[in-house]
Amino acid sequence: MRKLKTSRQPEILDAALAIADERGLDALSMRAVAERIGVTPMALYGYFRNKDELLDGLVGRLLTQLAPAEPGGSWQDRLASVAWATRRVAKEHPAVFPLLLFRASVTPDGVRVVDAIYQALLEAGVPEPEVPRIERLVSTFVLGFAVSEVNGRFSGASNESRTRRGGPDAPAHRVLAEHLMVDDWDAEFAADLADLMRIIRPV
Amino acid sequence: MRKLKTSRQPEILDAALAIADERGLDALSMRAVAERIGVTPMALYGYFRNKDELLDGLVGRLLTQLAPAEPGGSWQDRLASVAWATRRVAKEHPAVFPLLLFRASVTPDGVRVVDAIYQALLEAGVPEPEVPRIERLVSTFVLGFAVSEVNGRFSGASNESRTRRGGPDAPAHRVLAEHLMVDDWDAEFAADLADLMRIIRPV
DNA sequence: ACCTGAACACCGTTCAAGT
DNA sequence: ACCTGAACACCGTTCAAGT
Repeated sequence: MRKLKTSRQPEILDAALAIADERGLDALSMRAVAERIGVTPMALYGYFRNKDELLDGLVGRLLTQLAPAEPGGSWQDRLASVAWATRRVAKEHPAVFPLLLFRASVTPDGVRVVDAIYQALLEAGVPEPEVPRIERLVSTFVLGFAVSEVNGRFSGASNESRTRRGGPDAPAHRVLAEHLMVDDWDAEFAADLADLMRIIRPV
Repeated sequence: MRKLKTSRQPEILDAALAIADERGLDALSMRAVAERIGVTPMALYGYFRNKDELLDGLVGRLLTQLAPAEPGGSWQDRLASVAWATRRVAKEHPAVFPLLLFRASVTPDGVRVVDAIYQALLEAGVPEPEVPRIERLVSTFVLGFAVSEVNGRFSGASNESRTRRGGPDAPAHRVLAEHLMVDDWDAEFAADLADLMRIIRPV
């Protein structure tokens, strides 16, 4: 359990994020990061105990960008703002973003985001015992949507193979054939958020 | 674009799934799979073009298990059955399951699952143009929940560090302190599904 | 039709040493 | 305080060859 240096941590994370953005997660090796900052791979181990901790640092970076900028506005505005910010970050860093789904966000930045959502839900009138669950419901959906969109789980299935999908054991696909094409994911995301708002505050 | 052999594909996928289940995704190497079925690594390339296609095969395996067994029951029952089956599969194969979020499910099994959900939503009275969106909303949440649960995104954040989280810039955490502990994820999932049902069929 | 051997260009990480 | 060199035990994959 050696003590880690912190001096060049930001520089290292910058380099790692750049590599992932430019060439994907598979290209993000300790050796590539080291080369980018002009150092031997082993030098990195003075700043991060191993590659996994470096990835945690990257997740921390993304969380910083999710933190709500303007604390003003209605609770609806603030929830929407976090949701759209999440989706924006996913598009900026598609390779690293999915890691958010795999690591508990107990960093100060992560807590700040969750706390902002808690506050919005409290203001919305969600009963206190329900607030943490609703927060998990909403953020699980938002993260899942952003990951799906950015990794082609949505688009891959909806373009060419869509027509062929109306096969023998897919009767509902045939019925819905004319509605299977999607070209406006912004609109879909907005409609989803509106639906979730109805869970938060029944009309 | 060579033609692939199929004879031993199931055997190979069995071995790969077993390795991932027992020792995690990082241990799932072509070399490990080969050794397990008593063959040279290169022999695998006669059955799968590369490791990525082998992983696709693994995703196909999981999709098979999601296909709804009993087509009977109300639409509510059938939706719930797919949701709980998804969560069960996640727990059986925690290492491989997250791959479902990254690959479009255009295989016959994947289409079958989606079609079953389409049918349920149509019966529920969801307007045809809305059905594909609601399907994506629900399955994104269900997949996201299962991945989060199985990878510790939920539990890690909710146990020890919870108390400390009520720091200076986390006022809502302090207010909600007594509700931050969760020990029954089945109950949480059930409550989430009930809320989603209210989106599908407004009461 | 199915499999192997040797090789290439990579990985993460440990250890001991160097300034 | 910070970095390097050499080494270890791995990867995925190509190519040519073997039965």
